[in-house]
Amino acid sequence: MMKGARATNAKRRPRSRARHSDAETRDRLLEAGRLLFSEHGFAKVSVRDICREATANVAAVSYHFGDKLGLYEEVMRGGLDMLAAFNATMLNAGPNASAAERLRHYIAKYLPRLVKPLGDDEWLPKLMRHEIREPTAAAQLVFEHAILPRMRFLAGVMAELLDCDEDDPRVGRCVVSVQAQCLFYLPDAFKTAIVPEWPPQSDAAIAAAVEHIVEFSLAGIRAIAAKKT
Amino acid sequence: MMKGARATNAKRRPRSRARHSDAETRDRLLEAGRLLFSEHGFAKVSVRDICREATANVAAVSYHFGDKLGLYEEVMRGGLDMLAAFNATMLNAGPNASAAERLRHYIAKYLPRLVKPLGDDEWLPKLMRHEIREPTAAAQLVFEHAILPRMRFLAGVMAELLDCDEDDPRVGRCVVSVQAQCLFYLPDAFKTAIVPEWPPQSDAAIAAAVEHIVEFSLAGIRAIAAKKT
DNA sequence: ACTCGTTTCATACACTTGTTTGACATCGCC
DNA sequence: GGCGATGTCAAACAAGTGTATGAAACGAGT
Repeated sequence: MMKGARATNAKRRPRSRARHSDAETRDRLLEAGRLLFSEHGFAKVSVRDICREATANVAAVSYHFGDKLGLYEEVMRGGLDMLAAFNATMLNAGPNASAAERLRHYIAKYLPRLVKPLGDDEWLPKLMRHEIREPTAAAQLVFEHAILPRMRFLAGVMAELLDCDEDDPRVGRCVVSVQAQCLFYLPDAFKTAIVPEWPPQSDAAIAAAVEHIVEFSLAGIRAIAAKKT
Repeated sequence: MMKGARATNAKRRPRSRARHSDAETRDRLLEAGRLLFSEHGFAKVSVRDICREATANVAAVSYHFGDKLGLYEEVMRGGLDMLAAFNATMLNAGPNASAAERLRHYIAKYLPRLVKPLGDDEWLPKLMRHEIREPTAAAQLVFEHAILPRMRFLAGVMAELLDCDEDDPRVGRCVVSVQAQCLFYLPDAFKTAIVPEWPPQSDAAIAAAVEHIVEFSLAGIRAIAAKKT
């Protein structure tokens, strides 16, 4: 009767540490959740799958996290700071970079990240992609930590290139134009089912795509800037 | 014992027509399938949902179509020719239209179609959007009848604007750049969960988006054409 | 040693899923 | 009228889902 209260109870681990030689059940569940949720998404993973992977009892999820969604949110929360590191390298082109250079740097870092298959340890990006395709309650976290910083970064670049304020409507549309071109290269069940060689995998093809998007977009932005409206 | 054979049996309706005053069960199932599949997608609709909507027995789907997927494919097949009509108006800008005019016409027709909510009778486009998000075996049909003609059309436009052959690698990349910008305006569970006002709904905003994509893309294409590679 | 709070366990609950079964109804046709 | 093919029906099946239960095991504190 005190089990379900575990999730809502504030103080829960005051003592009794390291009784097992291996990791505690709670940690094993989190690790199994990271692995399976990132691989198949929230809906397609059952509580029993997770408990089997974690060699834990089916009731363990309910006991330690309240319910399946509680475990999922805990998994997602546990890795949001990893995003800051990557965003930092992608959004920082160096101290004296011009707006055009910052845009090129962004695309050159972002596109390979989208195209190249993710490693087994990169569970957080995998999880985010599932979240984008079928959002759960955790979608807000993904947006705030991953999407919003990039949008702000691009908005700054665009405002400089357009020589206008950041809330000029043209800024948002240019951000969309660049972001949309990049995201089209994200592997996608439909596209790869139809065109198996999508997205291009070779480094040469990826580099060509980067170069294309940069040239295409810079020219587009200049044209929009010239329109003045 | 002859029931399941219904799906694989070639000749199935040689006689016994119009015994009911209302539509036959088979047709009611197809209509319910159109309605529910287009609204919620294949996976999220149960056989019982369909049979309740069609006021038919749960066994009716198995009897008439073999299984749930058989009904789904029959539903999809029954409307693929509707696509030809819309593609015709979207891909035909008039006899003497220049390449730039054809591109503008395409975007101006396509984007509102993506943004504006679909009517209750437009079940086929709804169904296609579900198919794109989580493809089933019918994805190939969607691609051939809906996507491929548009890609070919855009490739022709690009080849003319770039003044090159259609299998020039720049053609494909420009097609992607234009198509990606348009598709970003497709309503999306994640985007609307995060930015409720996405995509823009007012006619003015849509017109501005169309204008933006046209200007942005034409300038981009010109820049790519100038690069010669 | 004996509690007592914490954790694990096998098991059960209540529900949904797609599909099948065998009895029953209905019709055209000889 | 009776035959046989064609549909329809309530009910059941087998497998899955998330979650709850109550009894055990366990380790630390007194």
